[in-house]
Amino acid sequence: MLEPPTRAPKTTSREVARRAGVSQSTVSRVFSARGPVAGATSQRVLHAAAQLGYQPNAIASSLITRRTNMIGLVMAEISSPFYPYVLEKLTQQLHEHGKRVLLFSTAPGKDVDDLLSDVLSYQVDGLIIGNAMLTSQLVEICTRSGIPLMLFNRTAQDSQAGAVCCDNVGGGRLVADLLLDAGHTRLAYIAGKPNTSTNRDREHGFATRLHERGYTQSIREQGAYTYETGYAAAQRLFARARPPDAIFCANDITALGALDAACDCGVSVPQHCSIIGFDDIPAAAWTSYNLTTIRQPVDAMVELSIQLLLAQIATPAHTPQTIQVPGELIVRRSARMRRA
Amino acid sequence: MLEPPTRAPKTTSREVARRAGVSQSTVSRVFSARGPVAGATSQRVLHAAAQLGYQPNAIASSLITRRTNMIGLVMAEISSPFYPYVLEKLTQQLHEHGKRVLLFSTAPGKDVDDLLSDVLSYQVDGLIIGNAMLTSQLVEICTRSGIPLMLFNRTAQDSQAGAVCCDNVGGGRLVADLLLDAGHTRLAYIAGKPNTSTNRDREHGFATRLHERGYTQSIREQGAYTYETGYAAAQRLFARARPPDAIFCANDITALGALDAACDCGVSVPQHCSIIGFDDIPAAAWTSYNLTTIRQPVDAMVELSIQLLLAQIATPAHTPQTIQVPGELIVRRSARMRRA
DNA sequence: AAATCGGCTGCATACGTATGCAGTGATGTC
DNA sequence: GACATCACTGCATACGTATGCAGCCGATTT
Repeated sequence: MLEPPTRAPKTTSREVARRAGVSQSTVSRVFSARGPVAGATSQRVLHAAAQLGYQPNAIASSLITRRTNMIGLVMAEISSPFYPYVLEKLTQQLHEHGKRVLLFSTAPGKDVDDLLSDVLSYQVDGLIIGNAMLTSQLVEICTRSGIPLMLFNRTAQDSQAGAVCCDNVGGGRLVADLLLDAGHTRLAYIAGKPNTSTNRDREHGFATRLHERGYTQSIREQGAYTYETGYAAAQRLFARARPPDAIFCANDITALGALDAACDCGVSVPQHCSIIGFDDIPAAAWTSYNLTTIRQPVDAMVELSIQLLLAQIATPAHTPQTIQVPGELIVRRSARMRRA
Repeated sequence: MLEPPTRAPKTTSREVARRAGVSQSTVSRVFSARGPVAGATSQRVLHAAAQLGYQPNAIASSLITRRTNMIGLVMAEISSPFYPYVLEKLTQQLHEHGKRVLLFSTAPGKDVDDLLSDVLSYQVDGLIIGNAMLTSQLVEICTRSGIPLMLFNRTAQDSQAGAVCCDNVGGGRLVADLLLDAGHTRLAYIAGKPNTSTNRDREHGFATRLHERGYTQSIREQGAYTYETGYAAAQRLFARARPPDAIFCANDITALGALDAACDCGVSVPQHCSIIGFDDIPAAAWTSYNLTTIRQPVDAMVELSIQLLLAQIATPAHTPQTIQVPGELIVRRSARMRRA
């Protein structure tokens, strides 16, 4: 058995107290800013602390306050283009609210449950689930543990979890109207991963609106929210006897693949085929793509998520809400517009 | 003053102990797998724990073992295209080694120092700094605190910090050879952010090799590791009286901007101008770009970082190393090759 | 002048787990 | 049969901080 490694001994509040000639309680009060401390005393303590290089121990503090100020953040496929910015924004905003981020990344295909006990053992104050698969069991466990749970970009099947997401149904409807108004007649949808609420909602909004306007012939190809699957799905579409003249893609990265497939198949965009995405990732604005898309208001979604989560942490009894934020149509050049 | 929120009371090892008819020590030994426990006893404890929904409290455990199993990860500009995958990989690999990730994102322009006290207060077992600005003061504080420090994709000015990075100098030299061998005569470099070791090294390798081969006329434009700055810098280059016939960009995202600028300026690639990047981000392989680039071996770099960090944690006395990994030339179609 | 009050401080204890030490019983050895 | 050895368990304490309570003192009130 190895010796435990010899770490540099951390200075404790007790040592600071001794040096400053006060009690440990007073040091605690100075650093946690609770309770009254006389100005002179405070100065002495801070001076002694600076000399000793004292850092309050957040772990010890957490143990007794039952607050870690850590938020568990579980995401799958962080490197999928929409999420890095979400992650960055969430991290920074949470930090401004005094919360730290304990990050978990689920392996592809795995759901959150395997990680859950790890997350919970760290006594996080709350939990945000990004685009990770979750089961209803997870929600139940969190509810039982009294840990506020927040779904980002997911709708909640269970009312025990808060949720913030873009109005994906509405976004799908917007796209349906745009394409029909522009006079397109052979519409196609390239789907995202099955069993994701975003794909379900976007497709549902799109299909429903088409149906409402009497259009029932929409084609469908399966994708999986990646460039490669988008490219392949579009290739299949363009190889048809009657290729589509408009494609709605489940997200932007899929649409970028479709755009490149169009280029390689000799289909000019938007003259022969309009292509529309969803998200408005940075690459959508690049001049090679110029993708018309529905922008998710990420900043607003992040702020709402944090507000809701913090509210739940402050008053656990409060029933969590589900909030939808409308998407915004960003017109670029990959889709024909209605003749004015 | 508000009441502290009423959290669901967590079950403790003591309650499990009572229910199983053993002491708290035994419960601890069962869950931490230290010390011998009889099979039957272990079963009783696990059974009682399951009934009560017991989760060991990692915070309490950390306090006494002086090990949090958390690694602080500080990054700037997470959403810059190269880093999301790094972050994902680091998180997953660390998790497999039983370490959790406490994530910090520095605001643009700020250096790490502001976050440092936060990070340290959580008693992280080690610290990985990504593409964040750091000062030598930071290294000193970590050294004094005995916290192993690891730089990712940065070279260490100070030998007290470990570091893993791609051989950026070598990569720059590779590009210089490639462009001269292909017969280019008007070479340009679009720089990344000043004061970053990656930019310094890539530029230095490039310029040095050019000089060694007798070429001294290289042009330079300033960029900042973004699409927009790459686009603008390339525009300036193409507007010159004698525009370059080859551009080496400090990273891929800059090169994508340059490629789009070439397109918009009517410069055909690679016939009139070769463009080369660095990193090999996913978009470099997209058919719209087909970017020739130097691939950073991210997986290997991540694994090395973790190995070095864990080694330092295990034996703090050990002097940390700096490791360089060679980059790999990925030939696509954005650069002319040597006539065979 | 006595009584009241409020600001400030220290004492003691608690948070939930890990671990050194000692004690128990059982087994093996001579 | 005495003794050592071993596996197993409980007792007590420690990790570093937060906080209720009581005590102190100076200032204000009556």
